[in-house]
Amino acid sequence: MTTELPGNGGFGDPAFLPNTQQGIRRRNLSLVLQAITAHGPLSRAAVASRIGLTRAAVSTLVDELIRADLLVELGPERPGTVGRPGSALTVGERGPVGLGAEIGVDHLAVCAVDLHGKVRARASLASDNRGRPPEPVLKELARLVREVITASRSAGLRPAGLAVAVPGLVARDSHTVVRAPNLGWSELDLGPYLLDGLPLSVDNEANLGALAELWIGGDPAPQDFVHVSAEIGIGAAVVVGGRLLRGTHGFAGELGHMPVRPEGPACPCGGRGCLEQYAGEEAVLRAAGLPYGEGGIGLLATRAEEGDAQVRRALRGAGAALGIALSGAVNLLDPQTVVLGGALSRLSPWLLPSLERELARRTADPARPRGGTVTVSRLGSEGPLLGAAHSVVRAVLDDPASVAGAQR
Amino acid sequence: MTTELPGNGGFGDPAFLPNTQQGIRRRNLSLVLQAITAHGPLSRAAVASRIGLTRAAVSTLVDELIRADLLVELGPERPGTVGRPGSALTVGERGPVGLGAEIGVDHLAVCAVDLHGKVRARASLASDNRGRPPEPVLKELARLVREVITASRSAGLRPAGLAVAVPGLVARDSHTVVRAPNLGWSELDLGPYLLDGLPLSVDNEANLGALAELWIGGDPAPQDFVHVSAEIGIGAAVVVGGRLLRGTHGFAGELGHMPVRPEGPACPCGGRGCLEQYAGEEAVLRAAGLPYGEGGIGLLATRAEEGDAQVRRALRGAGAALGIALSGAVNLLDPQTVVLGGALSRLSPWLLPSLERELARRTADPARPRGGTVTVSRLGSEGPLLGAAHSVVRAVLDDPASVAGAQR
DNA sequence: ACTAATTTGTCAATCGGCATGACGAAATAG
DNA sequence: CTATTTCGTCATGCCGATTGACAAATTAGT
Repeated sequence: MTTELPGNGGFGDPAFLPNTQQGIRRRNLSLVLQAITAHGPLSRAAVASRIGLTRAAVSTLVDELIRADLLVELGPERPGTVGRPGSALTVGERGPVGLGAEIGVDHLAVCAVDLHGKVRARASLASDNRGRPPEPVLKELARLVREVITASRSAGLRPAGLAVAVPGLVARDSHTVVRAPNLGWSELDLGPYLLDGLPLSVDNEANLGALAELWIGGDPAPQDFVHVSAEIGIGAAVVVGGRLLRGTHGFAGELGHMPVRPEGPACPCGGRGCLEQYAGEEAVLRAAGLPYGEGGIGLLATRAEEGDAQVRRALRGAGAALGIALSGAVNLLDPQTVVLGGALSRLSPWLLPSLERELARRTADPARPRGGTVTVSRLGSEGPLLGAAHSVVRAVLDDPASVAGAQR
Repeated sequence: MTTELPGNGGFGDPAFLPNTQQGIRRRNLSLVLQAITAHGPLSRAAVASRIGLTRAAVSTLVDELIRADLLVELGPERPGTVGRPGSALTVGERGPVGLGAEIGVDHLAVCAVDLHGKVRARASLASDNRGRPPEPVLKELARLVREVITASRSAGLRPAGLAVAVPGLVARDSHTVVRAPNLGWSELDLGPYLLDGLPLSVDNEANLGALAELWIGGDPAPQDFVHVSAEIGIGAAVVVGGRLLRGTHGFAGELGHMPVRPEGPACPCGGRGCLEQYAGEEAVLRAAGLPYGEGGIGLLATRAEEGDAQVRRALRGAGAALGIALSGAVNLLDPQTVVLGGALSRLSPWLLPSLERELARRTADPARPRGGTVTVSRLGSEGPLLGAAHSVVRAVLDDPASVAGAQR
């Protein structure tokens, strides 16, 4: 039995810390650490004014974080201004790392990310996991995890937890995959395979991809956006105020069944003319005249890059349907931006024009001049893996005391 | 110049309190007060275990709140269990009240609500404000406000702030109405008319109606819902995790331009076949064979109640369109419930059946068994006014120290 | 009825942790 | 070279939560 990741370990609200003396201390440790990770190297004085504490108080907090290998002193800053220069602090390169793992339909991958957000170790393996029984897959994954753990340890890093991205539905706050249609798995508890004494969390890959966008996607990273990916169905993760919206039952983000043409073809969901009927993988492949089956999206991208007119036309149509569906989401949520992530980022050259046209047309209320921008993720298909690793890093940032205590 | 309402005065995030000693104290005062308002009369011990502090600490906090007239001691609780019975605490009836005001197209209203959530004083005035110049309207409103203030004062209550609900767009964190089409107002600062030394806030009536639903709408009140009203256009306020989603530009909640039939009639917004073309006031009146103009929705309700077949058919059609549009929102957000508020609650008997049918049909994914419920607001057209008053009450609950200091 | 057990509210003492004010150190400005 | 500014640290103080004990008020058990 292992403890769950503390704080915002990728799941739900940050742990409720009571306003007791220890709680305050822990929160202040977190504030100091987060200020420094978010806003580059900072002096103690700069941190103090930023989080509203005194320099003296910050000094003791910093001391504690340095002792825990979470911060390092870089030495005096470039002067530039009057007064004694501060001593720059930054997150250590020798502290904890977050482990992220991804179970894809055609590959397995594991990586370790430090507090800087840098990938410090990685391992991956191509393997067709469609319909394969879970046991051998998870044993291979466990092997990769151990590989990355030993690599990290020999570099002086301490793995602080493992988060796994899965192409399917995951029960909240559990290690159980409820349903992963592309893998053919259901009701599977990953705990027994991956719990090596490390805190474990399991989450949907679209969610983790969106969180990656939130944490490392841009500079500055948007805090309110709709992240569209097309891993299973057409998923749209909604991030509001820097928090992922998961929904009451954990099913939020289903864009695939947005009504696009209410009298259109029937959809397995029970509705008619859902987006999935126009922009789903199967529908697009059919419109492109390509076979449905292995490597669908990759094939689409290759053909489109080669200049195949029918494929490009199919993608334009999918983009228009996406634009219609997204206009509803944009009008409802007024996000800062819409991000095309995952495999969609590779298809974006052909999707974007029609998508943006439809979206702009339908969100052009003159009284509500929105910035209506659509951006393409830099992370691409790496998003879920990086998001998983970063979710562990965030847990450390949210409660540094927990790992500091574990180390001592 | 007056200070803005502190904390979550109806706007944005609660004020950032640094984790300094005073900040902690203020947060703890708020925690105690909120625990007691939210969960009925509680003993000090019950509060302590609920918020994670010790009984001794809670005792001093309670003393302070009692001195500030925010809490009163009810005396010993009914025993029922072993051990010494606690002394029940509840919010006082003699403390601060929140003032809410509403500027409707055909009336003005003001009320005072105490920490219990009870309306303690009210005043209203029928007046057709469509296209009337703002000055006389606001002078009348100011008179009503003064009336309610004196009534409150003579009952031993201290008004702690005034919030105004307006049928239009309001600039964030300001007193300025950007655009109120039904009134014919634009770029109007309400501050000069209503600032009597009381903290003032101004907000859109649909937002305040949704917040009312969140704060006093049910037992227990839902924390994640979509609140649909039809005051101006078709507004859908989204509440996520107990917080109103306002959007990057403050324009969130536009449901009227959800695509219902992408090839349908052109909409002034630039799109085609938007919900407003099927369920907007004008469209429904036309389908019902009624004139567009004064008292539209009221007329619809009356005729429907009388059994007018064409009106009922029109409402069924509008309900179906609403259901289609809402299915998109429900699939995207996975809310606990959809609430029909404002004028829609009166029309609900004829809207609901077709609405629920379309909504259920399109959110019936067997892998995602949602509770997909639609409820009708109990508050009806009172929502915005009560929400306004409650937003002031919430500001007090969020930072009791502010009013306690003001009183001393 | 009496005792034991349990829970509450309060008090005095303690302690954790931030604030305060002063200091030396390290830079710039003149 | 001095005055000024800012930084980091230290000793001290103080606020406020914790601790432990106690009387009070109830139930449970004999």
